[in-house]
Amino acid sequence: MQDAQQRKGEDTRERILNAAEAAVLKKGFAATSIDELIAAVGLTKGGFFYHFKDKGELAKALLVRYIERENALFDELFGRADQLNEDPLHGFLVGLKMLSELMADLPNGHPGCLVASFCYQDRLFDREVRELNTAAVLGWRKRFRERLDRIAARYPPRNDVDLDDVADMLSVIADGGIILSKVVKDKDALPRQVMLYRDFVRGIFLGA
Amino acid sequence: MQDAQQRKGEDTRERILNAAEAAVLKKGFAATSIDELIAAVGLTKGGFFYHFKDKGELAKALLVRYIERENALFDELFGRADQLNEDPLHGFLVGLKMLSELMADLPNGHPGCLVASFCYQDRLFDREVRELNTAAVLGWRKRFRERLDRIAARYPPRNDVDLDDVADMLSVIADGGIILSKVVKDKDALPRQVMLYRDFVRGIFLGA
DNA sequence: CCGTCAACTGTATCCGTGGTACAGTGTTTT
DNA sequence: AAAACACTGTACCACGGATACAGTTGACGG
Repeated sequence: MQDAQQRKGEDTRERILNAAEAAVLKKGFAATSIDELIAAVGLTKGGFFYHFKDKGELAKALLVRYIERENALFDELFGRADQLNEDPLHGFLVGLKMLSELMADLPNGHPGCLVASFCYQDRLFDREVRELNTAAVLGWRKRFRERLDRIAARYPPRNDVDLDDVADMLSVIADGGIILSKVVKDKDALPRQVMLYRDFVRGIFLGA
Repeated sequence: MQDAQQRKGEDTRERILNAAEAAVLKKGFAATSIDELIAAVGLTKGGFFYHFKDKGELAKALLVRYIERENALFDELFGRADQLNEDPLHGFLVGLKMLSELMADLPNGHPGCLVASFCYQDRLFDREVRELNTAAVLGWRKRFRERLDRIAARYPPRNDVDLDDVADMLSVIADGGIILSKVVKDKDALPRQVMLYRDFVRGIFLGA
């Protein structure tokens, strides 16, 4: 196989995706022109369409890559927190602290969530993209619900809370916190909201 | 003055704004064409530009109207909750319950938040529109912070929480909850998140 | 009943750009 | 040398934003 060529192709594709993701999060998908992307990457229109058969394919590729990265991040981060801590509750709390710190360390604040961006423009996309979006959020629910179940087995929670809702709340805080941070131009607002969520979770299981 | 004519003009303007708001929340601002708006309202292009000198003015009018309505809603809702309850904490908790129920009663779920939509497309707009957006969120912070201060005067809160953050959290939960509801296609997810926020607030002041 | 003003319609027109198609080219690998 | 990949270059169209402006309708005020 043509290693060097393929690597170059993959690299170009990645650079298109990088430019596209940044532009989409600032202006939305419809307002992101192919012209500006190829100008940023140094490519011709034909080159773009060699990688993506149309703009819809670009949208799909953007979202797939974004979701994979988020999942990898959660795997890595909460996996590390688990290793540091045997207790599931404290492992989760440590993970949330790390998540908050990770967000605080972004020099220009969080760039934005593609799931949220696509949600507010979902009529631009086909069924497949919308289903990808739905599946991603349901995946996060499942992921964190499993953690919460493990915690609940050891720390009986207040019986009036639905753990699916608590699991969803992390996505809610993240998406809402990103919007808050962007709109009020305070990059630390997001990590502080994550810490509030952490307080809430602690309160549910420790009754504090 | 020509009452009937002016009323007709205002009515047309409102209908343009209604059509535009619905379209913007589904497809984004850039993808919302003037052609589709005038088709929906039954107008010609000349008629549109009679009301708005360009598309930017439409954006501004949309956001101004949206923010005014939200503020009016909060005034009405929490004002009513205050009248029913002398205690500031219970007044707030009743207001949050009412907010949750109001959202649950929307037959097709929440249509979306323009502030969030504009946030994810803010490079399309001029400084004025972006500042309107920022001011709106800061206004909500101030509004709820004042309530929280009144509550804190009677119920000493846990000393490790910042009340600005708790005030912001309502916007966060609302925006994040709307996205959650839309993406997972469960209109009740949003009101349930609002109830979780209510639990959190209760816990802060009552230590439950 | 006349004049005026608001609220349009209708028509024409310009320009930029998103999106598509496809033939050809250079470079690398086998 | 041929095949495969990663493009370039060019040509093209439809659509949408924006402008301009003359004409029309209907309500109102004097």
